[in-house]
Amino acid sequence: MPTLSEVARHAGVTPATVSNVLRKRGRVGETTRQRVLDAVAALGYRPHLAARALAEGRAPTLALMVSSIANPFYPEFALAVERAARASGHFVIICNTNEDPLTGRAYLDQIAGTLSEGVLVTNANLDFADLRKTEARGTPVVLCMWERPTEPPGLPCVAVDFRLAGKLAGEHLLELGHRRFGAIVGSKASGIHAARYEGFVDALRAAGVTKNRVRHAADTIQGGYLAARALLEADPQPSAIFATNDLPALGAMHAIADLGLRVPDDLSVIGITDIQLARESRPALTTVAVPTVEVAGLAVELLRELIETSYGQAGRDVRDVTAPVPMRVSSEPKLVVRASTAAPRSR
Amino acid sequence: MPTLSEVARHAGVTPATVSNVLRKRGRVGETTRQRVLDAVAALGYRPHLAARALAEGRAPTLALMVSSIANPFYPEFALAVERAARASGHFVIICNTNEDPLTGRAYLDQIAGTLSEGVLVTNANLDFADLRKTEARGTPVVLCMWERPTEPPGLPCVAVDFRLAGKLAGEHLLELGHRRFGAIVGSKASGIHAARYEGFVDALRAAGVTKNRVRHAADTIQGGYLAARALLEADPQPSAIFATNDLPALGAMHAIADLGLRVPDDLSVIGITDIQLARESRPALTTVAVPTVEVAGLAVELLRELIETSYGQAGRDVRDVTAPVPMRVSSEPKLVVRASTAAPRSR
DNA sequence: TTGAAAGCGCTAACAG
DNA sequence: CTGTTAGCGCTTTCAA
Repeated sequence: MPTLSEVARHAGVTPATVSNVLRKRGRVGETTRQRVLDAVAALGYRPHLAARALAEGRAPTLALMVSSIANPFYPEFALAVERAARASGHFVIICNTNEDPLTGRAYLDQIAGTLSEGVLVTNANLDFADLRKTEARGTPVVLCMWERPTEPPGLPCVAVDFRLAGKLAGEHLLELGHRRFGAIVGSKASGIHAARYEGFVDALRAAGVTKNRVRHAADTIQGGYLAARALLEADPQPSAIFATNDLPALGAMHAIADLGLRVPDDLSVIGITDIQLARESRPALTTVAVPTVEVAGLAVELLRELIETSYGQAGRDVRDVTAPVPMRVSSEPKLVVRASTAAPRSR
Repeated sequence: MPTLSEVARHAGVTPATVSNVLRKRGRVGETTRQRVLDAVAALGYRPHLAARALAEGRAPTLALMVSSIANPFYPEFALAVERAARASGHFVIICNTNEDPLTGRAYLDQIAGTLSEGVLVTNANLDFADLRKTEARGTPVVLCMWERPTEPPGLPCVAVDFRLAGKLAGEHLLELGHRRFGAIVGSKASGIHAARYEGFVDALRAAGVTKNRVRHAADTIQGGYLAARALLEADPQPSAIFATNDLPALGAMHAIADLGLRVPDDLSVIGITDIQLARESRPALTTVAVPTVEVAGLAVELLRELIETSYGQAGRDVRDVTAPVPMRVSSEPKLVVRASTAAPRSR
C-alpha cells in the first residue's frame, strides 16, 4: 500500500503538502493541488487510518455497547447508529457485553480512548462506575435510552419518555373499554422498565381502575409467554395484557393462542417499542413506538459534541462537576394501533 | 492517559523493557518485571491500540460486512463472529452495506488494511471485483456462507452445503406424504439461494414428484407472505410450502393463516437456517438448521490464518495464483422438526 | 504557497 | 537481562 510520502515523491512535493490537500487545510496552489490529486489517483493511495488516529490523537471509531444482539431491537438500533456514525465520519465497533459487566469493563478498558473516541451505551447492564471512570479518563460516554427525562442520570444521555409510553398504552386499552388488566414488566433485574409500568399505572389510576395484576419477566418472547400464562390463570381473566416491551408482548400472544383464545377477540395485547417484528407478527402488534432512528441520531450527535469540546478544554480531565450533565430528549413515543387490540368481548 | 514511557520512567526502566514485559517476549528479570507491573497498576496504564497498530503494522480489528441487519440472521451471526473474534484478540467493526455495492466498496477502501486487518463477508451483495482488489492489496477476505462446497468461488470461504439443506427439507416433506409443493426461492437478484432450491428439486425428482410451483421472493417475512399468497391460488393447492429461508417461511405461515387455513393441519411449511425466531414462532417452524456458530468460528479462524501467513510471505503481494483458494466446509445442515410440518390432510 | 522537522505511543531489531 | 536506536504513516507547527 502506497504511503503519503510515496505520493509526495510521485507528485514532487513534500508529505506535508499532500496532507494539506487531502485534509483541505492550508492554502495550496491549484496546480500542485492537481498534481497531488493525480498522484493519489495514480498510486491508488488510501490514508492509513491507524496512523492518522495516532497522529491526530483520536480514532475514527465509536464503540457501541449492547447487552445482547439476540433482542431484535438492538440490531435495529445498531443499524441506525451505524448510519449516523458514518455520516459523521465514524466507524462503529460493536461490543457485546452479554449482560456481563466484566465483559463490558474489559471492552471499555481496552478500546475507550485508544481505538474509539467515544462510547455509546444501550441498556447494556454496565456498571455506572466503570462508565464514569472511562469518562474521567477523557473518553465521552452517552447513554442512549434513558427512561426518565425528569431524572437525569449522572451521565450524558438521550432520554425517551417511557413513562408516557406506558401511559399511552394504558389509555388506549382503557378507551377500548378494558377494565381488567395483566401487566408484564421486563428487565426485572435492572428495574429499567419501571418507568413504563408506572406510566401504565398512572393511566389506570386516572381512570379509577385497579384490576391489574403484574408479572415480571425476561425481555424475551419466552419470558412474555410464561408471564402471560401465569397472568391468564387469574379469575376473572384479564381482558387485556400490557407488556413493557414488544418481545414479551409477542410471547403473550403465543400464550393466548396456545390457550385456544384469540387476539384481539378474546384478549387484547399491547407492547412498547415498535420493533420490526411487531409489524410482521400475526395479528400485527399494537404498540407504542419509540423513535429509534431519532434517538440514534441524537446520541451520535451528542457524543460528537462531547468529543469536540472535551478535546478543546482542560486536556483529558474530568468534566467540570458543577456543569450540568447534558441530556437530549427525543420526541414523544406514539401509539401505533394495529390488530392486537380491540374492545373487550363483554363488559 | 499514561503512556508506555511514563510507566517506564515510573519503574526506572526503558520503554522497551516495559513493552517486553507487557508482550511477554524477551527474557525479563523477575524483579524488574514486578516493578514494571506495579508501575502499570499504579498509573492505570492501558496500551494505546492505535499506536500499537501502527507500530505492528496490523490493526486488532476485523471488518464484518453485512447487507442489512434487518434480517435477524445477521445479528445472530454477528454475535457469533464477535465472540470468535474476541477470542482471537480482535474487535469487530460492523459494516452495513445496505445492499449497496458502492457503500460496500467505500467501506473496503477506507478500513481494509488501515483499520482492520481482515474482512469477513456475509451475503452482502458486494462486488467480487472489489473484494479481490482488497485482497490483492494485502488484506485477506473470507466469504462466510458460500453455498456450494463443490464449486469454490475465487475467494477463501467457509462453505455450507445448502444444496443438502434443500434436499433434507424436500425429503422431510416427502416422507410425511406430501406430493404437491410450492417453493419460495429468496435472494432472487443475487441468485444466491439457487443451490437450496436445486437440492429441494433433487429430492422431489428422486421421488418422482413433479407437482411443484416456484415463486421468487425477497428474503423477508413480507416477501414470503406475498409469494405464498400467489402459490396458494394454484389449483390444486400445494399441501406443503418450502422456503429457502426462514423469514419467508414465517411469512408463508402468516399468509396461510390469513386465508383461514391452519399450519400444519391444512398446509405444512418448512424453511432453512433455523434463526431464533423459528423456535419462537407459532406454530414453531420446522427448518433445516445451519451451524451458524460453527461457521462463524471457522470463518474467523480461516481469516486469522490468512492474516498470519500473508504477512510472512511476499509482503503484501497478490496471493500465488497457482495455490488453491482455501475453503472450509462446515458440518452438515440438520433437519429440525417442529410444529409447522405434518402429514397432508388427505392424499 | 510550500518545505522541514518534530512527534503521536508503541514495537522491534540489535547492542551492550 | 536491559538499553539504544529506528522507525510505523500521518499531522502539524513553524520557517522559508
